[in-house]
Amino acid sequence: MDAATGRNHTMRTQAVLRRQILAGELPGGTRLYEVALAERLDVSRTPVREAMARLVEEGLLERGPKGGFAVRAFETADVLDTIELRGVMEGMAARLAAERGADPAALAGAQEVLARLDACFAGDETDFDAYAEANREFHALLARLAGSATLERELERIARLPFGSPSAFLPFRMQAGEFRDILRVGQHEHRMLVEAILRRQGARAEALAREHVRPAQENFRRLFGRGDAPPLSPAMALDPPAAG
Amino acid sequence: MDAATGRNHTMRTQAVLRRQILAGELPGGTRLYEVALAERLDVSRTPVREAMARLVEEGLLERGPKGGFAVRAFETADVLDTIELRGVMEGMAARLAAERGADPAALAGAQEVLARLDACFAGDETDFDAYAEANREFHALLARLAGSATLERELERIARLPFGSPSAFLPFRMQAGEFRDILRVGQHEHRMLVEAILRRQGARAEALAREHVRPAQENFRRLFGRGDAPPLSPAMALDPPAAG
DNA sequence: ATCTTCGTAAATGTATTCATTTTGGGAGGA
DNA sequence: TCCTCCCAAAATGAATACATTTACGAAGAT
Repeated sequence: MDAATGRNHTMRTQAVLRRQILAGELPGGTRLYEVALAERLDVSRTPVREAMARLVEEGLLERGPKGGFAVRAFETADVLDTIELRGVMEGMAARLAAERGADPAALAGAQEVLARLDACFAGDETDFDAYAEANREFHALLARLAGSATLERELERIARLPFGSPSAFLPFRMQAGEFRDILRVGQHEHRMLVEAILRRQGARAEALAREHVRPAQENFRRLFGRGDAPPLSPAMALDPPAAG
Repeated sequence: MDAATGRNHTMRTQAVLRRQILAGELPGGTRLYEVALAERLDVSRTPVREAMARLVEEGLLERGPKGGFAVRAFETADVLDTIELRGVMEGMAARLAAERGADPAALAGAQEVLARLDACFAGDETDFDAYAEANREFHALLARLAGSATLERELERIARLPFGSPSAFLPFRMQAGEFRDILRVGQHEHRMLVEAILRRQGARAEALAREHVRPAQENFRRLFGRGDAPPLSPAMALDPPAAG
């Protein structure tokens, strides 16, 4: 229980387990026993149970039919489909925003984030960290533009799944030069997306949002093998959720 | 704790609370206190906590920022968006099934369910109950046709939200004659959907699945006021989830 | 040899007690 | 009057003891 994350035993346990799951230290299918975990983390069973229940809410664990918890298996195909689903849902958000007319304040916020994203390319060096943060903000704003609490909530949920976050691949960097170009294209799509929403072009906005996730899928394939490789385990400890 | 549902205190508590939430007896925003509930249901705080945690997973409760649970508010707009979201996700499932080629066994199962749905119209009387059950099966199969565990899981989740189920409106019956006709149209859409998947027509399959949820939205508006009425409370006790 | 049965150990379910945090109101002062 | 501080009550967090269920293997019968 090293991590100082969280203010009580439950949250610390939750943080430790989340990190270990996302880092691949606990492979998919691993069953987690309350007593063993409680001893290992030096807390009682109660906060362990509580933490595991919350990790089920996050989608990282699942309950066994007769009690007990197990780490969810995230196979390559699952991850690719998660990214696809994010594209579909963000597409719905963009379409709704265009059709219903987006909240002016939220739109202004989106413009501001766009400017900040541009600033990341200003110098010779690309500021990847700033881009990751602003990118996250942009996608969160997109969810809000639709004015649908349900959609916003479900999108947040998807973003916590492994590689479900819009900025999930930014920590990898790849070849900096090529990567910078990829991000430039992405930023162009951001601008087109906001323009489409402003012009009330629902179908265009939806198509753009869907296409926008393709690089993420491609990056994933490049990093972790093509198609239907075995469950992934290597360093997935990235882009931790905002709160527990 | 009347209900004999479930085999232990946790599941019974969960069932009781779920029923009361869906029935509108606990309006959105109502805070649920562990001690009060434990006394009312004559169990200890432990199973109450556990049951509430599981209801958060189902999406019926939410956690307060500083602990505690509250009933989620389901406004008219939220419900309409939930139905829309189901359409979008089923659209993705149909498209994937068409693009990737659906599992033959699952397709055969779908054909069998289609036949059973037809049978509900055989006599002069429409068998609404049988239709509701078969309809649920059909939509579950649709989720499986896509061959995506992630999508299947998220669709299941949507189906447990209030009015998120494909058969959510069948218990209402409305005017039997008109309703029969609506169902006939729906059944025609089912057939077209399967045909589109068989012919690998992804875009058509997606469009059909999306359109297929419109009657549900319309029914909801007719039953609970148009547009942006206040939170709904009247009898939403219908279509209980399969398991706890 | 294999299948059933039964017992034991392990794991989860529940209750109870104690600890900590949060909340709300009232006393006191500016 | 209003603001602040502080205390008490209430609510959640955590630990522990006990109960029940499940899993697994060994012993015995067929």
